[in-house]
Amino acid sequence: MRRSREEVTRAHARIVERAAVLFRERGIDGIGLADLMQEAGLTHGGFYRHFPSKDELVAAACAQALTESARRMRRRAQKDPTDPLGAVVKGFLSRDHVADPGRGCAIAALGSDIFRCGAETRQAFTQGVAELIAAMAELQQEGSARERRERAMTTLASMLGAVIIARGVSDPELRDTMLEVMRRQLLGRAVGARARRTLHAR
Amino acid sequence: MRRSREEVTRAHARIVERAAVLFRERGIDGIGLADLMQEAGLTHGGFYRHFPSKDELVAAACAQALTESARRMRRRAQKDPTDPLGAVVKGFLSRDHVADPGRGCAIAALGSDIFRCGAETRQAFTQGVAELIAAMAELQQEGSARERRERAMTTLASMLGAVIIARGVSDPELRDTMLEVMRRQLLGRAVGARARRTLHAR
DNA sequence: ATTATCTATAGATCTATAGATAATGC
DNA sequence: ATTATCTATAGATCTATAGATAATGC
Repeated sequence: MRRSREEVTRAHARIVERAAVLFRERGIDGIGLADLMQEAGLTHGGFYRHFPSKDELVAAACAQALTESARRMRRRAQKDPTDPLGAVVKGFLSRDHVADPGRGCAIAALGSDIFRCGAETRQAFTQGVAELIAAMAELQQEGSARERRERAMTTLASMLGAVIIARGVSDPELRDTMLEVMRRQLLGRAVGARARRTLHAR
Repeated sequence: MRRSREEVTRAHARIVERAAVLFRERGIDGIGLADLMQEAGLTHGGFYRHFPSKDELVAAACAQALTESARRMRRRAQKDPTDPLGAVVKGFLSRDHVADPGRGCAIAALGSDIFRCGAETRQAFTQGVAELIAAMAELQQEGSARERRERAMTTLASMLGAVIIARGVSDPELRDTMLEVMRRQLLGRAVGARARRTLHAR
């Protein structure tokens, strides 16, 4: 039953990857280790060769999901060099994102459970949030480094709140309005002070 | 063992009240019916005379917590008639709120788990969010009813995202910065267009 | 007579561990 | 020889139900 070193590494990666998706979809308490290991193509007994506890896996899965989010943000921004921030905001505040928590932002999918998690997970979360803020700050066009970082923080938090509300409500109209209104607010700001003044002058 | 009608009503209210606090503190899956009923001063066997399932209690507790939040908002606003919106924003984005999920906003404490809940809970959540938006809209000073409602939605979502991030991160500095930056952004807006133009002109 | 609550328990989880197995890697 | 995985299970949950009990309210 023993596997080669390479296979072990792949199995480990597969566990984290599946966990990152399944925790976001079903919640941390919503998927057990037996089902999770089965999804990774193993039996549950083998889990503890890879992680000392479920908590450790939660931390690893959080770190992975958040790093992946930062990477996706940068990828989206590069694909639209004329309006990188707009592309990221539109992607985040899209119906597709709301409909697919498993591959979306981990803060939106797990955010309100993080404060109940252990130290390892909260640290992974903190690190991941910092990465996301940094990725968002790179998209800001105007202002000092500090101003860009602060705008990144408020933009991230705003998008996050909008997705959580949009995802939770059962009324599709309220959901779409939430997304659209937030998109308008953030993109209105994104076009810069000059364009905004022009808009207001109409 | 049977109780008078009045006592039954009080027991029911106590169950919902304790659930509303405990779900926010420990998460919906973080407290079992046995412990919950004990906290309400009953044994777990009696639960099913009050609710057909745990899910139904979750819905009732959500509704209660959100209605209570809307009420608290209105109370806070009335206490500071010169700057009602400012008072609400400062209260929401305070360290006290971040430190006390059990008595705070239910969207912040349970938001990212709601989309995994049953139809009853999601409906209660939707209704509660609508109440909160309405309460926030009352605080907006300028614009049409529609503009006030839309500003209420973005303000609520922004505060929410900030509290979830602030509560999750283990770095106290990042937590405080998140709260402060968002407070400044929302209160900057709250002073109205005239004051903002003045600020920019400096 | 009705019914809110209690005690007790069924049945289904879930995390974690123990010991067996068999392939890798020294 | 080591160790990644497997099967099997311990022990602790958790939701929900069954039947007994005793006080209310007709």
